[in-house]
Amino acid sequence: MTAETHAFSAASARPTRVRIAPSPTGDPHVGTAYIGLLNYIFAVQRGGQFVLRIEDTDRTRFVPTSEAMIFDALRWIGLSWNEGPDVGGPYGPYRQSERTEIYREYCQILLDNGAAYRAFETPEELEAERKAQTAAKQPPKYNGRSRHLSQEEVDANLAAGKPFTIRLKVPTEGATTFRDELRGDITFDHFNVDDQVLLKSDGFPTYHLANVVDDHLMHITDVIRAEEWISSTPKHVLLYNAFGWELPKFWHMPLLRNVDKSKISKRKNPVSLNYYRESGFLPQAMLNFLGLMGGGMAQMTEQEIVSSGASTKESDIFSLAQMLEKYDFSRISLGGPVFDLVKLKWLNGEYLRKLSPDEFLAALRENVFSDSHLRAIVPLVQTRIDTLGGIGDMVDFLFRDVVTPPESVWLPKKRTAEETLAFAAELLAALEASAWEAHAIEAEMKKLGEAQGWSVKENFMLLRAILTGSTQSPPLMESLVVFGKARSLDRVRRFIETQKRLLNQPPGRK
RNA sequence: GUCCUCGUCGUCCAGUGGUUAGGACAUCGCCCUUUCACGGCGGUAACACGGGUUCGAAUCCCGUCGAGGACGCCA
Repeated sequence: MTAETHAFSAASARPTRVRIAPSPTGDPHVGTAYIGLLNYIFAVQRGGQFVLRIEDTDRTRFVPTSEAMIFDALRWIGLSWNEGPDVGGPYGPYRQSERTEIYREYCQILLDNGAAYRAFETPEELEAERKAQTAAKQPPKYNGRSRHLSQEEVDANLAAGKPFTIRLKVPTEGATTFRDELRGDITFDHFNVDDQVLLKSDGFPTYHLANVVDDHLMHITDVIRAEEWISSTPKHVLLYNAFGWELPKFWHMPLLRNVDKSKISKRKNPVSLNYYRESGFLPQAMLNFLGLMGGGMAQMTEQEIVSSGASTKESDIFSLAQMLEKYDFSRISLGGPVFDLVKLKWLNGEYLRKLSPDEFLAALRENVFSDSHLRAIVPLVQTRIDTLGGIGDMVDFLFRDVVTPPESVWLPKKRTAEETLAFAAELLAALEASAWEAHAIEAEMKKLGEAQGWSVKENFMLLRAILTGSTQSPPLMESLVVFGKARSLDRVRRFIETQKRLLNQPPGRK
């Protein structure tokens, strides 16, 4: 199967063009880096082009600072792109929010040729229906009522100014089959494919429409994305067909997993690249680790190891350059790999040990002991220590991988563990939504405390305990800012998850 | 509930009809060492299960079970 795959690729007349399409909804995600790396390798290996496109069509989840962080993080791990919002290119703009006119035009084509229709249900109606279906153990599905509206009814709704969406008219009969380059043919019966919303009532497209239109207009030949997209691929294929466009090849990569095998998520695993950067992981270690996920790198044979003089474990250690040379997409294994922090740390340690002392020093000065970081720490400690050496005691929490406050430290006297954890969860959400600046954080925290009936003292002390592991520390807000948002949030998440686990254990096992 | 995908040590990968099922991380033991780490040596540990096909199945086919994903006016 895989040999054929390559024959097909070679026969393709179009020059290879691939893309990643991150959504600026928060911190740069390890999954984005993973898929980005794969696309990058794919493009370079075939002398093709790698496009970065920003999919910012959901204005409710849009985070203004996110885009720059994504660029920065991807460059940090060593990726670059031929076209994108920041570098330009012949098929721009590369931000979907700047292409809304294009989507509207193409939507009109679909309306005109009968491949789509206007739907007038409100989100509330749809939600209620979904709830009822789920409760009745039925698969949630759009009932297609608007699909059967007469032209007069549609006109009347329009004249009445009713908001509407545009939905894809999926055939009621038959099935769509597409080829996944890693899995072979996959078939979906149309009965199981919903009439997807293509254009939202706010005039913005959904992923499905924007993605297909852009991939076509940007001449994307190979869509390399995560496995979670498999079940929406028939919708995409139907769209390509409705437009009469040539299909790209689809490569669905296995999903990165938490330790419990679920799709990798921030609740169970640090997923922000910022977290890894701030914690002092080296980009080459992160890249190497991602390259290990999915098995596209051929392991060195015993003979190769011997002849290269490498030690056996070095079959797991390789650079981007080596990946470009040896990575083989036909070797990818389809089981979802667990993102194992333990192995990542080992790898990072290997890279640290390989540095010369001067390089190591330089790495320290770029990260944990950078001037900017130390400068930020100065006001936290200067008035609180009487020898310079005291700095270690004062801000040790900034340099620890984990802090584990005992219950006597974090649990307020008048609170139960349950309600404290519930509050911590609220706190996490508030922090997550907050700008990372002392006054903003303080305001958010106070607002939450008032709403939940937590005194400022209880409130702040809890977070202090979680962040520093102690009831005594430099000022909380400033400490949070210096420690960084990604790491602070992760510390809170880890605290909540750990304590929840302990709580659910049978008594006596604590 | 419906559909789709996946299934080799605890974890990441080798293995494509005939192997004592291999390597790495983790773990355990020993060595090195004032300690710790690094390093070296060795050990424990897997083909989900049941049927076929075959002289012979981890490898091919079917079923079962298990895991995951999707089912949003999110991406």
